[in-house]
Amino acid sequence: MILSTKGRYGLKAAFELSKNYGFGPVPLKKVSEKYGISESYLEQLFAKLKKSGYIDTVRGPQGGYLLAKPPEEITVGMILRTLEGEITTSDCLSKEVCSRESICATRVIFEKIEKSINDVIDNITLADMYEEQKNILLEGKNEQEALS
Amino acid sequence: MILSTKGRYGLKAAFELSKNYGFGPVPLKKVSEKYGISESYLEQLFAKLKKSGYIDTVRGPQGGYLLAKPPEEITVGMILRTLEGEITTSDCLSKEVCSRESICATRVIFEKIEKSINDVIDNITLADMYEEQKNILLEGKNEQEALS
DNA sequence: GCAATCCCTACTATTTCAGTAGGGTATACT
DNA sequence: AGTATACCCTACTGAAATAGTAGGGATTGC
Repeated sequence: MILSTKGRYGLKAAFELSKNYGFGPVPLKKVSEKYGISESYLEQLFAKLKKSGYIDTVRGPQGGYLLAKPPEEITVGMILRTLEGEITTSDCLSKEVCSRESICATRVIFEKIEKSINDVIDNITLADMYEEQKNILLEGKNEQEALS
Repeated sequence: MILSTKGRYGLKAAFELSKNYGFGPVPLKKVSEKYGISESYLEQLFAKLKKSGYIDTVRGPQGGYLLAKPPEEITVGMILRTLEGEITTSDCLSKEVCSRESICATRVIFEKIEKSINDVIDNITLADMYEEQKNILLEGKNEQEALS
């Protein structure tokens, strides 16, 4: 599996916050219950996202988590990299350990794989996800459930 | 890291065999020394590739490993999947555990990531890698080293 | 003041990774 | 027939990552 639960849960949770963007903070409990994710585990994921500046928090009653920027400015890549680390395929791409880099045919393959992933995740924002979900649901004629 | 040493070593090793395609078997020791990979570890990777039908073996002196098919017929995806397992991003894509599949926005993202990876690895053969390496080296005017 | 909420650190069981170890079997060559 | 070369196979292992759990502490709205 390319992505661990960190990235998968984290993206779902971030998307949840983006749906509530402009309507105040969402408490952790609500998100964890909705997606069936352990509260404490999700808390750790949110802590990382906060540290990276993608979400803010409000403490006390009526508090919770909220996006620190509009959904248009947060990409899937930002979320996944924060939680999963840099998306790499091989040491020799990031570090200078490959002594024969000019002739390494596998290196080219690894670069292509990395590039294809990064092209996807860096060009989809949370706002795009929302739009896409709306479209899917309009087709399915199930808008009620879709935007819940 | 998306790929473990299994996939990375395995692809390098398979490429090595492809360069020798038509010239008889290559002993394990030669490959492991050339790439600095543990002999016993590489042996286990070759065992999997053999089980999948991508390589053959010849025992005894002058024996070794060789591709079971022409390099044109072996894709990077075949090698990587054999060694790393299916390239997936999320449970809900392969199994039927996602109860709300029609409305899951993250599911769409995961599908796109998977597709982009599979598009790359399923459309590059070992023969393509060889061609690419030749081109790189012609540009670098270092053909001698390149095809070694 | 108290309940709801986030904050922070430490612990843990399980699995995967990246090998190591050590024997066994087939076969080309002499 | 013997021997060295090579593949074959299984089991073991230290280290790290995964996917949480546990439990207390600090804010703050009401």
